[in-house]
Amino acid sequence: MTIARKHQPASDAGYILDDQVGFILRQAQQRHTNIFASLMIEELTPTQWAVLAKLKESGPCSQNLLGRQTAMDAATVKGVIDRLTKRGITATTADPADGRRLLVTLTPEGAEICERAEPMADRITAVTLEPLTAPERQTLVALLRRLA
Amino acid sequence: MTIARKHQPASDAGYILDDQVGFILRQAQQRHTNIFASLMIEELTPTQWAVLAKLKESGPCSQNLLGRQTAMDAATVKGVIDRLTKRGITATTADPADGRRLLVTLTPEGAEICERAEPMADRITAVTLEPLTAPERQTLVALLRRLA
DNA sequence: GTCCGATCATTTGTATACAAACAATACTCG
DNA sequence: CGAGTATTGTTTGTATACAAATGATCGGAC
Repeated sequence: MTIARKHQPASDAGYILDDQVGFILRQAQQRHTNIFASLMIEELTPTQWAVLAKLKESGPCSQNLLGRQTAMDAATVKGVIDRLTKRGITATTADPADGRRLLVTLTPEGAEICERAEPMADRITAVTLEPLTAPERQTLVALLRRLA
Repeated sequence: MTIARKHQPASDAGYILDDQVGFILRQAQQRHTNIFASLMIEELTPTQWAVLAKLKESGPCSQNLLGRQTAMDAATVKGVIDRLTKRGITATTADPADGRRLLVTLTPEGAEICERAEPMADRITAVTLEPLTAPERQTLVALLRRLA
């Protein structure tokens, strides 16, 4: 597969950045982030929405576990929760059963925002996949999931 | 397609974070970034390598154009070039033909690093796509490209 | 030849991301 | 019980990412 190649500009083009999965992956995500920012309410970012969606889906949660469920580093999730809490969307309380844990919950305002955000989240997914046909969408998601 | 509330199974499960393209996309990229960091030489990051690969591919370039060719914001590319230049991998000179432009070039050390990095970059792409069969890889890249 | 819009680079501010080091707490096993 | 280990949360530092504002320069229209 790997062809050792020196300076031969003619036929074998060597490493072409635009053909590499990583590069294409980054651009696909950039497009998704743009779509997200243009459609989501309350200036919620993709990661912030991931936290809210997971809290709504699974209920209150320790900060670290929440990070694991939303594919975030412990340091990253702390920043996200800090910002959401400062805005009154989430709240944190010490876990009485475990002195290390910080229980993260949705505030009533957070729950209300969640309700309004969910239709937008559906639409963001739809717009992101819009360039593809229905079967192509299923294929892409299935293949992507095997890379995740 | 405007409303994605069509063919749901009997139980309306609502919004499931783990089924959304954006979330899966982010995780796929995280995995790729991990693979990249573990295999690449000289502590080069994916974006830094993108700049080097493009400079090698197309030759010296203005900073903004380089950003466009590597899918980076002007502010982002400035940071990347600043760090590469501080390490002696790239160099910048004022464009004599256009007082606004900053010409970015590979230094000899940068070119040498580039040579050594390219096989690793190939390997990173291979390892990233390893979970898929050859036809699946082509399909994924083709579909992803239509989302980029 | 000048003015005006476009381009280029920079700066500031916010938000992920993650490594690494740390303190506090929980747990397990001897 | 007690020691060692694991987990949780925090902090620091580095590196993308991008919006928005700014100043410098270029190009074209007139």
